[in-house]
Amino acid sequence: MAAYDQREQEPRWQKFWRESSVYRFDPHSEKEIYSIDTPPRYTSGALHLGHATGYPILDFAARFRRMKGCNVFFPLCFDGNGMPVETATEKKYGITKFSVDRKTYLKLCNDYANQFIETMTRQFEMLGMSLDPSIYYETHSTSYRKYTQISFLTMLARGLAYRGTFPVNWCVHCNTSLADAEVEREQRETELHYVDFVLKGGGSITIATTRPELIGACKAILVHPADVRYSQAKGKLAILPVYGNEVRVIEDEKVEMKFGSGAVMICSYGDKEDANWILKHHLPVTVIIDEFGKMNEHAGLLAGMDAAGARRKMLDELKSAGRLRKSEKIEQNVGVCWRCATPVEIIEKIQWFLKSVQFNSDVLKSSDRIDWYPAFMKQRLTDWTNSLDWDWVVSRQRLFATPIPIWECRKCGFILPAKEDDCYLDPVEMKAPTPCPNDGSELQGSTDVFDTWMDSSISALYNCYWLRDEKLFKKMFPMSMRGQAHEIIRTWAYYTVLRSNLLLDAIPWKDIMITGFIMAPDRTPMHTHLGNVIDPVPLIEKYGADALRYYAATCSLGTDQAFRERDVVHGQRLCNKLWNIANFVTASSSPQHPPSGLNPVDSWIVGRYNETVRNATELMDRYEFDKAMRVIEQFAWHEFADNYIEMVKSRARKDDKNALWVLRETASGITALFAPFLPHVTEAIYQKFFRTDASPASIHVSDWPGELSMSLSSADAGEKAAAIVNAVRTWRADADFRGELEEITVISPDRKLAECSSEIGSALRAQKVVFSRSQSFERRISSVKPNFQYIGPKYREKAKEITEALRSADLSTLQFDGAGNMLIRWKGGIMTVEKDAFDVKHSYYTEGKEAEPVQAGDTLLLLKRSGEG
RNA sequence: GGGCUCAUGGUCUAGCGGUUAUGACGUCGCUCUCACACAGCGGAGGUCCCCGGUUCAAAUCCGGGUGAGCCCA
Repeated sequence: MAAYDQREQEPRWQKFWRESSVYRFDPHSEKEIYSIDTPPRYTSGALHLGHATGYPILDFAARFRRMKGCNVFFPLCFDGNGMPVETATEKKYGITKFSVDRKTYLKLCNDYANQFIETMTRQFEMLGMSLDPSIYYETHSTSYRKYTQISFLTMLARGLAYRGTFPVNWCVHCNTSLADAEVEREQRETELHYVDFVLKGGGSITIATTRPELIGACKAILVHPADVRYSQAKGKLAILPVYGNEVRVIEDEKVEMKFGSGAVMICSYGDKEDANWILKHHLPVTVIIDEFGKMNEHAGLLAGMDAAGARRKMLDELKSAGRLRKSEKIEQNVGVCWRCATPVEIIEKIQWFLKSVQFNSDVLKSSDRIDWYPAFMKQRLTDWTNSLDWDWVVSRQRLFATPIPIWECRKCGFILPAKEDDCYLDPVEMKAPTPCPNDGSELQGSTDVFDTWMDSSISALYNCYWLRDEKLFKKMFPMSMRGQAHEIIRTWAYYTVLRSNLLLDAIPWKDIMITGFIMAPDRTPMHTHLGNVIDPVPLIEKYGADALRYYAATCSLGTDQAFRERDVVHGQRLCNKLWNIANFVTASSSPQHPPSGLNPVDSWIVGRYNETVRNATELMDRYEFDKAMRVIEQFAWHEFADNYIEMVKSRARKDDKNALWVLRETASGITALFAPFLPHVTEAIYQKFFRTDASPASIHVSDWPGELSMSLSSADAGEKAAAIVNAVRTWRADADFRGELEEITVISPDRKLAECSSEIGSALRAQKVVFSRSQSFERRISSVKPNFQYIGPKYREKAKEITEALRSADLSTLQFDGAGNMLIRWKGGIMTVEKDAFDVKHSYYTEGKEAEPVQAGDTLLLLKRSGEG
């Protein structure tokens, strides 16, 4: 029998599944729906190891529920909106948003986003994903964007969206506003400069700043109320160096006295903290940096320079004026653009916002109503929500995303929202239906687009046919489960919960399952620039998709994992093992109907199988796939194959109907238990070995295994028999005995053990297995061990004393009373120790010649070697 | 600075109040035994990160360290 060849088998079954549409969602079915809010894959083309493990974990849930009889909704979907596609397109064609016209730019981006979709669909197929192309969507299509626009118009009508001029995060490279969630933190080394400001009326104050080029926008100097160094300066006016304007020295408890000089200048705007302080102290605003990152006319002699140049120039000025006291190197956390890593500026610009801060507590309540897997990941959403103090800025000054469906009057600021019926629409291309009602001038379409999270945060609504099919929507919403990695809890999870709240006052899904990150084998994060990125495609080619999926199944939820190739190797071996098990158990034809009674060994394995089914099902229900895989594999390989099969081989060869039936039923059940994890090999096994004309077309639409209901008699005797086999195997190795055993005498009061003689003999190659309830032998006590489980609760503080007494007792003079309790000499008296408080071990000797006693649990075995002495 | 997670044989890991502390990989020995050498059987290998505390009993609970990773300020 050839080994399982995944290279030949996997593509074959992928083709079969594609052509037979086995994973199709049926909107008309009355079956219970299990719906998954699939992460739409970003259309960048490259499959990385994170995808290759994260998506299969979602697939485990999908396949499990499908086998449990659910009508599974698991859409194939892609996300093409936004800056990564723009950046890649700009790079490919050497363009910017200013260098080509809007139409051309959008066309190039759209083509770029779409060119990988076929490849990526194939990549999903290679992973054995059971995604359904019949419920396909892509976020950058007009049919999806339509609902992004409508959702915005709905919120606008309800007063949940507003336009205004507020400080926002701004990337001067990408030329757009950014939400807090799009600002990443980076450790950078920078210089902290100490600058003297002269105080009006005498004296001076030294402030510490990393951004001296912003002195022209300085609005106040803050010191801590308890800082005695500045008690004289408080309330006085300070004169800005170079510029000569006057600002007040004021107090604020949030100032860190230990940082720098303890005096901080507040500029409009140095960073987000400055913006918050300016709002708090009602300070005026002077914008000094424009949207391209250049200093403007308010910067005086720095006008026209970029921030870095302006800083050098300002430092020169301060130095020659004798105001620069010192400069020191410090480590600083800088907010940078998530896409291009340019430090973020805070500027004021008219933007669209979604009310979100005032709904923080609603988001938290929703989060409580969602079941988190693992539970501790909920904390991430809680922390993020509590940290939000700005509303979500949803407008972007970009191009390739959903256009904001409004027109505005350039003269008076009048805003005309589009009609829902007209969506999808591009207001730049479509003329406003009416002129401005105030002044009659022509309304201009908004050139801004939405933050792309505005699209993806309605995925749950879109999936449930929101506004497309009311009946289905009622039936499907909220979805059953959202699956995603933990780094986008603050974005995708947060925004989805927020928008379901704002639009429907409901939770988007019942469960959320959070996967971890795959790190490089040395536990460092994988990064292209570190050169430690692992490509999953060669792994799939070498070991097979099932093997890689096995690896995915070893990753516990929410926890970051260092990649272990040896687990993939192990996965491949498991596939081969399963293939061989099926091959063996189906070698002889087995009866169709269950036997009426099973012997102890059969009962034992069926009992263990039932237990495994029960445990695995519970674990799968809780998304604990790693644990489920563990119990299934442990049973299949080490109990069923290593023990049971070895024990019933001789019965199987003699066409024992019961053994053949149990072998087949258990093996086919095991195959089904593995099916969600290893879809290819289990399908191959099913089709070749188990499928009959009456069974379903694919194992993946067959039933999840249930327990085999039949009377299991004396399963404990079967378990004892297995223990006997293991004990003799160990003895064989210890005694270095390779020959045949002439006779095994099993001494046990358990009469049922006698029914296991064939199995014991078969597995141990013994000529004869004899059962006896008693035998003449000499028994000596070899050890006495305290039973802590009994002694502890029974004797409490005396436990130590009892233990001591048992340990120090002389084995050759032990005395027992009639009930089996031990009498020990202790501290001059006699102490009675109850028989449950200790375990006695014996050595056994047969009369005449030396016996080979082997203890298997509480069963004693006496072995006779054949031939040699 | 805060939150979360983690620290167990050479490596990775299970267990999370009483176990001879689990398994995998590696290693060593035996076996090409009629499903599988991508296998089977067995062995060796562990101060369960450190210091306190609770308890009759702690790898497991509590407190305090140390170190690592992730998220955030």
